[in-house]
Amino acid sequence: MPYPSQVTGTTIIETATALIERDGVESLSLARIATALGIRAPSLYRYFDSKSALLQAVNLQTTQDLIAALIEAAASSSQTHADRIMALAHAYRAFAHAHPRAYALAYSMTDPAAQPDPAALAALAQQVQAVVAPITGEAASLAALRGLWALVHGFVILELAGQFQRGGDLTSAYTSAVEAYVRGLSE
Amino acid sequence: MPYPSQVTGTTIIETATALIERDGVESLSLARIATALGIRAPSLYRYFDSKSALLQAVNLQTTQDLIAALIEAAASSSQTHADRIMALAHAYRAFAHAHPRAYALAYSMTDPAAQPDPAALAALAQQVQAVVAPITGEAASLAALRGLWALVHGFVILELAGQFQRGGDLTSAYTSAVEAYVRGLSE
DNA sequence: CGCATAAAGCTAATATCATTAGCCTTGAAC
DNA sequence: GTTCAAGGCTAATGATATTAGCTTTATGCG
Repeated sequence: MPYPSQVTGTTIIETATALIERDGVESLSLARIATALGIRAPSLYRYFDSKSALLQAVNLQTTQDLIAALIEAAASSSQTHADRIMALAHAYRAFAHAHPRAYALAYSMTDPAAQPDPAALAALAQQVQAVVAPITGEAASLAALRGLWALVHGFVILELAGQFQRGGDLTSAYTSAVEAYVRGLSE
Repeated sequence: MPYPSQVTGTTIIETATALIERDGVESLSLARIATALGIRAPSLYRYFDSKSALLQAVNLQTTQDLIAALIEAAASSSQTHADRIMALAHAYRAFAHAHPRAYALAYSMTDPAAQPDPAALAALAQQVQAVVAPITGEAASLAALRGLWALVHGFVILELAGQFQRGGDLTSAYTSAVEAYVRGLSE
């Protein structure tokens, strides 16, 4: 290794994620990331082909962290199937609350070039499908998974975007919504 | 009116929306909007204070169009409450499919300064709440509305973002999800 | 020990943006 | 006909992503 690097792909991703979480994506520039790392903007191109590629890597990392959180939640498995789904749903929401801007960035459509890797997404999906399948049977489980994901993601995104303006207990609204959906599924 | 204007706030919004729908927000610049209108970029500042303000106007228009579509769907009201909810849900999704990028832009968290007007959003919410209330009763209707909105929005956004990669009939998955949720609500 | 090398940083330059300042044109009102 | 303000314009600024090409330096080989 000639010339010891002051930086790695990983540290760049971490720094970028931290800046996104602190200041929002809008104000994220390569110059800012570089400054935070003690280098200059063009040096970042040694590690990523473009800003899009960097953001894609950030989103991939976010997805992997989310998967890890869900796997952990699934491990401390509760009794009934419904309980297990609820535990997953709350773990999902907790993750989004812990990393709101990173989460929103990864799952907003804006820049297709920055979307997280499809393979990682598939892994995420399978985590959940395994928990839904016992309720619906294998055949309907893909559709059931999609509905659950839609409900959970939609709630979390609308919540993070501040679209639930009219007060009320959002945690209990979330819980009831997931309960209602699961109840409706198992009928 | 000294000097007849070649352009109005409305034509700017329409042009911007069309460009967004055609090329995506990423490539939308004031210069491009201006060129499409036969004027130069700085002239746009006669009509909007900033690009953010213009995007906010675009998003407001999108929200109003969505509300109009939902009102129309509610007018051709079906028999049962569940049918009416389903009609609304399909109208919502059809709107998002007809204007995918505009819809995604209006309801992604990215730039808070560009979010549609809260008052318009409240009007949107009330449209739907009126249809949900008969099923849940007034007390639970706000939470029920939020769950339904989350489910519908989440499904549509994930779909538009291309996150449902594994094939299958998305329309029927959507229908089953809404059915399941409504079934679960009314219990 | 000295030297070549390639990696990892750098500076400088370009094109594109949003935005601002200030000028010019023109139609309407008196 | 003169005024005037709206609606357009050009020119300039500062930020941005990106590219080209230079400089530095640890390492490995002689």
